[in-house]
Amino acid sequence: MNPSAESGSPATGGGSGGSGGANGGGGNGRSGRAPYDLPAVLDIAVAAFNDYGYDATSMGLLAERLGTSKSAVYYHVSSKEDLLRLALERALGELEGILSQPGATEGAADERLRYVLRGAVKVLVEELPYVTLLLRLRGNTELERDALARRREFDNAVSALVEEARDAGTLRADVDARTTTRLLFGMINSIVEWYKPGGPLTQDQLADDVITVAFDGLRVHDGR
Amino acid sequence: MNPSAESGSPATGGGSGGSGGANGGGGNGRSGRAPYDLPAVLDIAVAAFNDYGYDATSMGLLAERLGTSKSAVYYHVSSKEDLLRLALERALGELEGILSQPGATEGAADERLRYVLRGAVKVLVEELPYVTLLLRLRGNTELERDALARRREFDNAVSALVEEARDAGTLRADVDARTTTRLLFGMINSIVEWYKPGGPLTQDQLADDVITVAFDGLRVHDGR
DNA sequence: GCGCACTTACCGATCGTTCAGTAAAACTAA
DNA sequence: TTAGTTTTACTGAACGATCGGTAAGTGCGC
Repeated sequence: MNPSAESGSPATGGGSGGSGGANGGGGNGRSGRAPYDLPAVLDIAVAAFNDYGYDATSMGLLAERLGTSKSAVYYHVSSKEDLLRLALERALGELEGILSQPGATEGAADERLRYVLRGAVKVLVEELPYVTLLLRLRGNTELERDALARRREFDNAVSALVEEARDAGTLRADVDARTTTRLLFGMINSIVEWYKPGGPLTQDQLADDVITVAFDGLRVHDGR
Repeated sequence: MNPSAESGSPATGGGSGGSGGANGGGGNGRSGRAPYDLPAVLDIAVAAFNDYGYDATSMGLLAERLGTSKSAVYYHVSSKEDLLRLALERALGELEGILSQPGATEGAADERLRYVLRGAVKVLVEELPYVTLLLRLRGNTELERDALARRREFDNAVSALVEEARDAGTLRADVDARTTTRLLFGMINSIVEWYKPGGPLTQDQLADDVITVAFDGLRVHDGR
């Protein structure tokens, strides 16, 4: 059918995440009105997906927000789903990166847990639109199901940490680890629904609040 | 364009909520193959909306899951959006009902808060598909925005309770009430994403866990 | 024979995607 | 320097499929 369509789009391969990166050699002339590059298109696409939902965002509407035509978008990406794939890769890559950092692999279980939760908040805030998109997936397509599976693996890793900390006696044992983890992530993931970067609540303060509420609860305690 | 679309669908008005209600009472005759009635269509529609997302659920697919034709669906409801309206009315009606119960209006602030949270968990579980649909709204249409506004009002009421309890000295004051409420609802609302009724975790146990984690946190406390 | 609960057949609009063509910049060779 | 070639970044029109919704007819129990 279409002879050239499938052929690999050059930049997609690496998991590098594409944040800036070596690309272009900078020689990008950029005289007059600069043309779009893929990261710019992706940013605007993800914002639109979050505003209207992925399914409800048509390529026409997306083109409108870019100020170009539908077909111009197809110059940069091979399909609508490709935009989704690139976005999800970025979000998942950042999240998975937390688990391989020293703070997440060395030390007492409860401190590792704290480190991972703090890291999750950090990624959520710094990659807010991308993680938002990830957290709203429904699993309609193979791509979405794969992303959900990777997210579930991340959850499982944290759940294991909770269990470890509980076995070590530093976390309460009267609520099971699975439920605990889910409530924990429910709390953290909800951040994408209401947090506005640049507002009065800083990223660090937010992370502190999350850790405080999660570990010590809302109640005023006698001892402390 | 479509002349009849707007005209009020008869049943939407009252807050009756329609939980089961007078109808059928389960004694649903069902001799041979019973024809569909509106509540049955609504149940299946809401399930489909939750499976695929509202936008991604076509009327054709919905008809397929009902085992009938698209037009048959239009015999029972006037539009796709009408299905959404009926579903959201049910979820919001139940949630708002909590706030007017005695347990939510009488007594100490922290006990009223506990009552409302427990009630929210109860409604979430008992009306799981309907509340799930509500919690996933994006606000693309007027209808969705209205529903989101009502949900926000509910959140505000709870936020006021948190503030009251904090002023009374029963809740910690080092995290502000707005953030607290949002984290609280993040935790509670996440239930729709993972809770399976009929599983090992009962509704009452779930509510207990939520209250425990929210008020006392995960940490093992010295004093108690 | 009449209303209820559908059915088949279809409408215009919109969807994601493709296509042929093109202006302008960038590179190449003389 | 300049003519020729290639690459980049697009435009506008169109495609088949599918969308939400409608019109008109059909079987069937009362």
